[in-house]
Amino acid sequence: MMNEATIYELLRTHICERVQLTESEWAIVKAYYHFQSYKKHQFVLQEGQICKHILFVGNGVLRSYNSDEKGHEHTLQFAIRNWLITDIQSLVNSAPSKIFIEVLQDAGVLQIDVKHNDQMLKEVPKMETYFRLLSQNNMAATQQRLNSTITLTAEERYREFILRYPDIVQQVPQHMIASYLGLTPETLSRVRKQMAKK
Amino acid sequence: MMNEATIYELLRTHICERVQLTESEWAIVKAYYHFQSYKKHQFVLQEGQICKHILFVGNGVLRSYNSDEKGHEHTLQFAIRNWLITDIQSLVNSAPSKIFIEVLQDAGVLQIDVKHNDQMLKEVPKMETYFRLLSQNNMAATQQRLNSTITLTAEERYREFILRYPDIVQQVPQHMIASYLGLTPETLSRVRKQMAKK
DNA sequence: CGGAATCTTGAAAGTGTTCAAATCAAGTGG
DNA sequence: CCACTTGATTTGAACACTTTCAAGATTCCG
Repeated sequence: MMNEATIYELLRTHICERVQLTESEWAIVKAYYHFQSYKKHQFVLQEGQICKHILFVGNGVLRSYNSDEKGHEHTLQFAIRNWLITDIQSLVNSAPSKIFIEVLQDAGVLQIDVKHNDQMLKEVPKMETYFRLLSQNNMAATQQRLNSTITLTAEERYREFILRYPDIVQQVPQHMIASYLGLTPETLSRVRKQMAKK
Repeated sequence: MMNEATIYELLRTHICERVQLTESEWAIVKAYYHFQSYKKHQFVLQEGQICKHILFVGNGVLRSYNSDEKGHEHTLQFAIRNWLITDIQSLVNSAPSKIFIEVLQDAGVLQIDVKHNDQMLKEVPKMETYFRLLSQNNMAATQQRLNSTITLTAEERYREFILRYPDIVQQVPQHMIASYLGLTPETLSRVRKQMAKK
């Protein structure tokens, strides 16, 4: 388990890699985020609820997913150290969420409330740039993922996933990775068997 | 063909639906965008070039796509009236683009240069919010599309596309829609035949 | 009109899914 | 510490969907 001060330092680094904050700006920003710990199996957000927070993960593992009419889960994102997670659609539109955010491993996070976030953006406009950059990167990554999904075979996608997110592979169950890649657990199992033979 | 003044009005509306601009702010913003017309078959951006502009489409049709090692094209986006198009990855990182942006039908656009954009964001911070909102919406849409690609059959995806983008269906060749949906042209042709029978 | 691109159609092959069952792993309570 | 329960992974066989390759029909434009 990580201590609070260390997580604040992680956040600070994360922000300052993207925009330059003065000491006093950081002091303001810091005050808006508050520490929260979550236990495995807890839900940070459930379908139907209105998402109110943006989470910055210090330690632990979270994931977001939706559940289709057949009851199949589709993993949207995993979040480990230094990742943000939220339901941006629900957050910006104050609309009922269509997704779940679940804690896979006990986690320590810094979170900020939407209202506080709006307030913070006014006080520290650089944070607007920070969030815009994050959105844009996220967008680029999502497009990349879409492209892989369309272009590559199951095995190629899994290899790409391992290369890109080696830390996540260790920490989450295989069937969730399958659901991230758009495969059935059975298929991923066979793909791995296939790969092991080489 | 649309006249310039009308396109500026479209842009103004597009911005003001998202953030409130005063007259003087709009005057500043307006001055940064300049009108450009493109002919069918022109390339606004080619693979390897560094993307310098953000385009707001007044009329005509554009699309972005990438080309894989087998020479297959994958359509990332279509853009018609009131849409923005650019290569955000290349733009923000000043990196060589991996995509093409092609004009499918003679177009009139308003475009802004990256440097001017940075300048504009400083002068009119509300535009930072505007772009952040656009990024977030775009992200949500891309995630939705990813989800459909993973979850739905070819026919379901095509139906969804028709519902969501009825205007585009009319204006672009079928094989490009196939490449947007991640299908071969043959498959889309068969899907349509199948649907016609009902 | 003629050539090029686009769309359609067919048959065979490939890739991933489904359903069912077996195996394996981890955590719980006695 | 073992037996039991529950969840996760693996395996097999049949099936469904999409692609590939090849060829023919249609449409678009110069």
